[in-house]
Amino acid sequence: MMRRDIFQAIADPTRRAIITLIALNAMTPNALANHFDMTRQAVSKHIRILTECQLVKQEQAGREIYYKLDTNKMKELDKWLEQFRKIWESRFNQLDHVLATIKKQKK
Amino acid sequence: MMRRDIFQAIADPTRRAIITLIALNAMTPNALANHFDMTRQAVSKHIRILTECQLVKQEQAGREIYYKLDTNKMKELDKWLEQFRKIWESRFNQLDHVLATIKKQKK
DNA sequence: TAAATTTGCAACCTATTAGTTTCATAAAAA
DNA sequence: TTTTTATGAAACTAATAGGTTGCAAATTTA
Repeated sequence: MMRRDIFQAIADPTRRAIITLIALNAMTPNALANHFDMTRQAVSKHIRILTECQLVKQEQAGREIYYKLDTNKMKELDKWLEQFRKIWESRFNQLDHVLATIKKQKK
Repeated sequence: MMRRDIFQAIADPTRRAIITLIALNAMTPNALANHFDMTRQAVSKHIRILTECQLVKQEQAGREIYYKLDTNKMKELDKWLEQFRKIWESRFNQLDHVLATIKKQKK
């Protein structure tokens, strides 16, 4: 089976919606499927992909399975963004500096 | 043409590599293609996708075109992550609180 | 001017994706 | 026990993604 990563997982809008839905409260596949205009099986396939890259954790309760977001994996995305955050923050500082210089000249 | 978004753009590992390469210094398609085991045209297609969702900006210099990352669009990803960052930070605080309580009980 | 270089675009091919329907299994309810 | 409910998995399909080759246009160099 294809090796999935978190970047591929969040590329799909349905999966992003699922992630948001189960971020705070665990939900069953059936409950999740009610939120989308597709079959429960299609939603289940998305859950499978999210599980494969460890973005969700599950808890069995009788015949029901509750899925919930595992925020640990989300941190990987944050980590990747870190390198660019440095860049845009330094640029903002540069702009800030430019604005301050202009202000100074106007005085 | 398909409407692309940043999530789809960063799903591909080659595009993530391109983003990292042009984050600090602008590069031409030819120069970029040297870094990958694929044709220049394939790299160009990736650049096109990054351009479509405004992740890169370009600057023409004669017959050469220099592409560079536009960090503004990257902030959208950061914004989306924000909601989850709150969750994992609050959990860390909870754990922090638990540890503090255990420490207290040991005394 | 002629040749070489840089680039984007179109046509094409194959693998993957995201949905569907159908089915099997396990647990709960009647 | 029988029926209903919740779930995952398999087989199939249409659309999309990501690569290729070939080409045309514009700029630079010889």
